[in-house]
Amino acid sequence: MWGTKRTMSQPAVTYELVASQDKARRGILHTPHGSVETPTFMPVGTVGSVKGLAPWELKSMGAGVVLGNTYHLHLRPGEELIARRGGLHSFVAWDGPMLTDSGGFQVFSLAALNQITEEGVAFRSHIDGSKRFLSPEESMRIQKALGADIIMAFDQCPPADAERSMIEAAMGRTTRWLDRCIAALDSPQQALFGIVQGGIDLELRVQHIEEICSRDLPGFALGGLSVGETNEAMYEVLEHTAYRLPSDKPRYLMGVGTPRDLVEAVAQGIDMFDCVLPTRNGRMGTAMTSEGRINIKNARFAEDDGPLDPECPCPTCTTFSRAYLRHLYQAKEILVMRALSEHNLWYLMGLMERCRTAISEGTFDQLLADTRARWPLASERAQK
RNA sequence: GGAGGGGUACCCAAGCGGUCAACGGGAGCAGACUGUAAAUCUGCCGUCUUUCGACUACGUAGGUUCGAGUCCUACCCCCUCCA
Repeated sequence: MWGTKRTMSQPAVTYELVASQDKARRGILHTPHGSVETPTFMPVGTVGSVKGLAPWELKSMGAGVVLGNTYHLHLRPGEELIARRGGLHSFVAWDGPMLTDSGGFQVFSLAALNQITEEGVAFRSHIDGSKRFLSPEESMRIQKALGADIIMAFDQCPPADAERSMIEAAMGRTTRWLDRCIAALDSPQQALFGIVQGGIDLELRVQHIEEICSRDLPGFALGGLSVGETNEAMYEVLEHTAYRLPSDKPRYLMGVGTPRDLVEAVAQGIDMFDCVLPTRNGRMGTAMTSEGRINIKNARFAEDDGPLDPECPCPTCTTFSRAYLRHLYQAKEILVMRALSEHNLWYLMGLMERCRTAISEGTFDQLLADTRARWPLASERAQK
């Protein structure tokens, strides 16, 4: 009873700092469904499934938090149906921590299908064309029904090429919507994270951080990045903003990313990431490996008997040859999509683990240098 | 033996006098993918050339025509039906 009471009075999700090196930091994210070591990469399971992978496979690679998406799950199968089955954890058979995105990203990615007003966003369902409406209150209601440990504020995510005036408008709206999310929230076992916008303008970013982080929330995210800007621009934003996020709360960089992006962001003090890249690229035939990016479709792998990544301990790499994986891709066999997706996630899980270890051991700058060498940016490749 | 249909690039296939190096598919080759409308999308795909362009091509050999994958003749193959 005492324990229960104490837990009830604490935020659902807390951050515990374990070690740091310069701005990079190692910690533990405590949630009602278990604790996760950070920095951490969170696989994306938009419609209630990390595409191609079963929960036990995610478990075996050490996945911590898994994502779901408010917009997609609202359209299908509907949050009420999920709630009747005990919530998202129970429905998708993931007993670890979960996070649901608010639908804010769909304001960006489905821009052609929606209309934004102060009240919220009118969507045209991409599934059947029906009219839908998402607002901060509606997003909170849906996310409460889904029951994830971490829920995201409903924000407006403008594209990278948006005009300054539009960025500013999105910032103001995102702040007002955040306050409405806070007001609508009535599930103490869920942790609401605020989202910072501001494009790649450093002043606007800093301004919006001050706005968003003045709210008492258990975690904060940088949104509106990796939406079309250059990597260099994103790094600059991270360098000038990540450290300004509250140090006693988890910092989440949404929608990132590539191995290089992840390590660069860890260097700036980011703790959490999510990205569709490992699974999408896996389905499309590209793999992240210790030798850099590999396109398994390439003819040069037709008779390559070696593993996808010689340094990787994952099931794909310890079981299949490149020649076989390429054959599976050519033959359009679904196994290769699973195998590459699983490998890519293992790669990022391993990368995050190396970050944590390096931070503890004070060797993170070496890892950063190594990552920069292995994963050059397009501009760096062009120079070379 | 008779009647009919057909042979087009790696494969399937359109084409019915010029605008055809030849529509479409497939295969092949390469690229893209960052809070997932994605097992998707883009480019190349006769040879040589970065481009312009040149050359070789529509079963084979002739012919008609200013011009033929497209028309005519012969021949060689394939398929269907009748004997």
